[in-house]
Amino acid sequence: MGAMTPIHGTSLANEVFDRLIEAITSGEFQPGERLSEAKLARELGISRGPLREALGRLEGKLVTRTPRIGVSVIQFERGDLEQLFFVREALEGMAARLAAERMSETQLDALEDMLRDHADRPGLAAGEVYHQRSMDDDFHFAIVDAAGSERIKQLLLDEVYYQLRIHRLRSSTRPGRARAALDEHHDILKALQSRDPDLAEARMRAHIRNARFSAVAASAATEDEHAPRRRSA
Amino acid sequence: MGAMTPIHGTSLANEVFDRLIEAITSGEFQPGERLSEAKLARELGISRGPLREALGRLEGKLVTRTPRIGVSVIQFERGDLEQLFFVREALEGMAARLAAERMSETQLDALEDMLRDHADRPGLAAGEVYHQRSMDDDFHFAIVDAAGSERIKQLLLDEVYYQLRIHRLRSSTRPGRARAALDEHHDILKALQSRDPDLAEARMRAHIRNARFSAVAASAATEDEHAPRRRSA
DNA sequence: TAGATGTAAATTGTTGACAGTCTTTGGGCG
DNA sequence: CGCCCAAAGACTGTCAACAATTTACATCTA
Repeated sequence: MGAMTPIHGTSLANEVFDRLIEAITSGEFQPGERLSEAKLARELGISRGPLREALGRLEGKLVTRTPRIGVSVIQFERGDLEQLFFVREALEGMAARLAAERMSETQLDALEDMLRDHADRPGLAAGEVYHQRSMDDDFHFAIVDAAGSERIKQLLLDEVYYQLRIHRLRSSTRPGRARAALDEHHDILKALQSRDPDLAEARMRAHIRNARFSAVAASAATEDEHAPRRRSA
Repeated sequence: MGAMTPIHGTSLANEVFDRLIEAITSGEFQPGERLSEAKLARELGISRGPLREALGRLEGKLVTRTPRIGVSVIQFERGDLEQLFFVREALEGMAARLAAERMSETQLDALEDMLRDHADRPGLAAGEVYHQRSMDDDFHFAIVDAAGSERIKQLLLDEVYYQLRIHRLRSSTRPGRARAALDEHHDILKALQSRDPDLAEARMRAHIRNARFSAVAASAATEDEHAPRRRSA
């Protein structure tokens, strides 16, 4: 898996695979919702064979499969979000380390331009977190990509980012976080520019730890909001 | 272990899935060997449907799928082994960190007993690396398990250990490595016993780095030894 | 009325068959 | 003698149908 063009192996299964990812991560299907194979196949206009294959490939990542019951959109338990960030911290930390060693000057310049662009963007103070999200994603993905490890990149995409996107749909980011994140991004960039693997990894991990604290807090807040068993207020 | 009994949902696809993993990681199928769906299905006595689903779930992990060609056992390129160890270092390092914080005293004692048992085992000097392998695996798995993160455990199993097992089939460990590994295991145990997350992670990562050096060297050696052409007659 | 029970609809797991594409083998030609 | 081309064979991708199991509902009983 090198530099060859990943031609669209437009098999019907691949197409519906991508489409299901988009549908689930965009919130079209609610977490925990059961997906009927027959109905889905009918809606997509295909047979159950390719759909079944696509669902099998999504198993454990975005859907859960119970033997004689069926598939349902993945549902997060308490603590799952934290675990997700542990994996992210480990992998992206390693990616930052590798990037500090192997990143090209061109890539470093592009990253610097990106951050300058992000700083000029309005709405860092409070709202507009939607854009901030994609900005944050761009920054992180650029580093992961520059690390040059196809394996780490694919692992993060398949096992972390998709699920993270679902989480973000249900809990909004804290207002002050965007500004802090941008500062931390600058610190990471400086470490990369100085070609210091230890520092780059340490700062990336600290950054993701902070993101974890923020995300867990936000999740707990929305969790109380969504499941108000006790009549407070 | 977990609370509820995880009743084995013996679907045919699951069964053949496990069986394929065993067959590939045990060397029954050579890396790069093309697997004919029809022939495999006939040999296994099942239809192509479940087999296809199992193969799809193995895609990217143990087999590669080319759109109109078929599936073949995964084949490692130059540098793949190194990348595998990068992922392992990141994830097991995090696991050691979590284990240092969350491991129970009972688990620590069990780990100590295991190491004492390993030291008493003969054949650490040169041969008997087969047993050493499983010993090494036991130690690492015990820590990963004690970390309490199901996600990290599953990721290591699915994405790292299986492929690592294939690699070990083709290149033998260096003779002196077993002894050094045992010493490093002891260092890791001490860090865990002192409940020092930073130290535990650092030592685990150093240990895996050393294993990477050894493995890459051994792989390069056997690569020269084997035919440079990847032709399977 | 509440609970248990048996039947029917719906859904998943599995199978065999069909169409399109790639590989291979054999023959013809330069 | 080597190269190119064509037809046959084999294989993957896809589909519709069958069997076994689960779920829901209606009925019966205490």
